[in-house]
Amino acid sequence: MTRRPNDAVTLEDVAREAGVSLATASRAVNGSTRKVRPEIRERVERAARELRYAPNAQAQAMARGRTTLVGLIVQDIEDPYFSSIAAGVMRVAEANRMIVSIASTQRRPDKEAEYVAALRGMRAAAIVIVGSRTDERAALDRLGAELTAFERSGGRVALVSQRRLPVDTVVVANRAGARDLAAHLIGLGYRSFGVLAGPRGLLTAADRLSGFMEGLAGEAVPLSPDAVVHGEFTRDGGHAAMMELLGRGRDLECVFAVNDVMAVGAMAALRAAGLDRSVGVAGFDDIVTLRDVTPALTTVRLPLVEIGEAALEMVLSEPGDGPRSQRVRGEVVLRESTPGIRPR
Amino acid sequence: MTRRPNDAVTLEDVAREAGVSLATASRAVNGSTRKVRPEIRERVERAARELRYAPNAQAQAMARGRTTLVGLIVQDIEDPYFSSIAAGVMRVAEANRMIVSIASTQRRPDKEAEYVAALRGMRAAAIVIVGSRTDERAALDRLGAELTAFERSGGRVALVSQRRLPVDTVVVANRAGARDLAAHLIGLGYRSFGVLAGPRGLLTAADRLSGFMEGLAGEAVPLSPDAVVHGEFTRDGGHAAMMELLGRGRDLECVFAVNDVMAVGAMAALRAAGLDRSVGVAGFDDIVTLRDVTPALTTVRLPLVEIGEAALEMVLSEPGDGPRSQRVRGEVVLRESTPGIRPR
DNA sequence: TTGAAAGCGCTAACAT
DNA sequence: ATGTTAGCGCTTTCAA
Repeated sequence: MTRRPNDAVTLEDVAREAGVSLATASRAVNGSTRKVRPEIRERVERAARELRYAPNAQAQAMARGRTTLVGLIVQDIEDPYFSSIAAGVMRVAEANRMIVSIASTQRRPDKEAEYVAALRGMRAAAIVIVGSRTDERAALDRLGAELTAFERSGGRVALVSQRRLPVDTVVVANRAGARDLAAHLIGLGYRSFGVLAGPRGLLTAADRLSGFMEGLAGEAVPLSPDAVVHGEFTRDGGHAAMMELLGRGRDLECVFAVNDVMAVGAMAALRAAGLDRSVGVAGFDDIVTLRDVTPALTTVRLPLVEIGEAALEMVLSEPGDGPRSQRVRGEVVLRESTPGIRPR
Repeated sequence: MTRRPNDAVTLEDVAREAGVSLATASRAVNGSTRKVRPEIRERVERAARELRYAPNAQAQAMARGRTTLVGLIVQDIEDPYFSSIAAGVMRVAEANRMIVSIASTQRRPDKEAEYVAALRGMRAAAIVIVGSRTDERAALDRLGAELTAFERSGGRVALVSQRRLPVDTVVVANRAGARDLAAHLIGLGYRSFGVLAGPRGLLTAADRLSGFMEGLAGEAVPLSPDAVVHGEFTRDGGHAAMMELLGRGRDLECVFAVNDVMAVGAMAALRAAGLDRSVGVAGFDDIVTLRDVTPALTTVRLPLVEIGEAALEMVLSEPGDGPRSQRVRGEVVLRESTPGIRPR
């Protein structure tokens, strides 16, 4: 945690070693294109190499007034949804020779603003926030204020979510995806559904729920409020919600879990109850690691890595006049977990 | 990517607003404990709040000669093995109010040294490297040299792997875990094994393979070289290796894949071949997201989050006289994927 | 207790 | 083409 500020090779050491001025050394090592005689340049480069010189990024940042740092804020890096998006962000960052700094909010909305403040202090060039989906007014306001301050100081911001704040956004078509899914499931013959709806107040979950309900309504398939159970956005949350739903003694043909991770928990619960073959299960996201569960999970595929890439690309591109948004649609993937019901 | 260096509230703005000197403002806002009159302190704090002042971390780092940044180098953040360890690192970082910057090497060993150099430039306080498991001499040497330079400039380093370099290390007992696993499988009655061995040159994989072989040898169970197939450390790698193994026409009772992700690919291949019920499958890691595959996977559980925590804790603690190491053992978990064979 | 001023390592005018 | 030097925003002696 502490470090001795002594040693650490500086540009001055390099300049001295190469027998040139500080400015020349700077130009040769970090500066713009040729303005320095090749032989000198080489001498400096050799000195730098020999001394294992690494430019002090803080000093460069101060002098240049700009950073090479990208901040990424996710809810939980251990959740494959976020780690895939993070992979996309990191890929683009690397291509642009930028460093990415990740913060995990552990699903606590108030943490987001805190991290933005920290990144603002670090003079990050850009911030990407994934999953700012709360409906807590206070947290959202504070986040908005921090983001404004960040942008005012020259930083750029992109959100991955629905549009909630006036900044660049990659909008995930959760509602449309869930709507399509509902239509497909009805096409398979299912008529009586249950929904494992994720936590209240999480907008991603809410959008998927309401999209699914719209889809059902569009085909005049009823959904009793009693058939909707809220739960954590995790495997265990899905398991618990499924148990609760089963406990309500409803006649179920198919269950929609608002994400794959919950769906897997639900499948485990159904299996334990001996119902895994009689009740269909569908999820959302198409998490890569979960593509091999059996029966294979019907879901809505989201191009998560591409979403991450798109977010950082948007934020690194020339700013638009106002906040822009880019819409990403999901694609329904039918698999064995919803074999369908023969028309009776 | 570019940013206007203008605006952005500075400490000077705060000082002016509060009508005090720069030094006083510094002491009041960021400095050590009380040395400033309460009423003044409050005035400064209020000014800071109103202006939404966020201290420039680069400037602080320069002035203080030390950073609050932790670098984390992993092979692939999308792989749950790494994202779980990352979660552990981030948890400890947050507890110590440190920022973590993640780099993904995409499994290219030469990238590691490059990232260390970058982190050295950023004057990171500490670096944690997970999965530096190559046996490429050149890459390892270059990494060692970079790490030495980093430590010389006051940084601290921890590795998660076996001891390869003279730095603090969290040693994962891959060999012992695989050995235990072999013994357990033999206890279940299996006698003819296949191994999906991961890429050549990846030491984690090599250790698990040799540990497993030791375990078999200990019980005098033979393993033909022909029954060992190398493949990528991924789901598809496991799938391909399993296909290859099946193609060799051996009589298999049980397959050990050197990690869970490969094991899942192998199970898919077996299922497609109609052999999923006749051939046992075991993995390694006990990846959380994979705990619900069916049949449930026999594996060696590794406390991944704790490993990440341990690594950062070690590196943030007072340095020892020399490189320290902390050993983490895995625990065999038998599940349905290896039902065993009745003694004949 | 508070203020003035000297750096921290580097870049970018401005001179030469 | 190269060198000199004034900052970048902050911390921290050293004086007052």
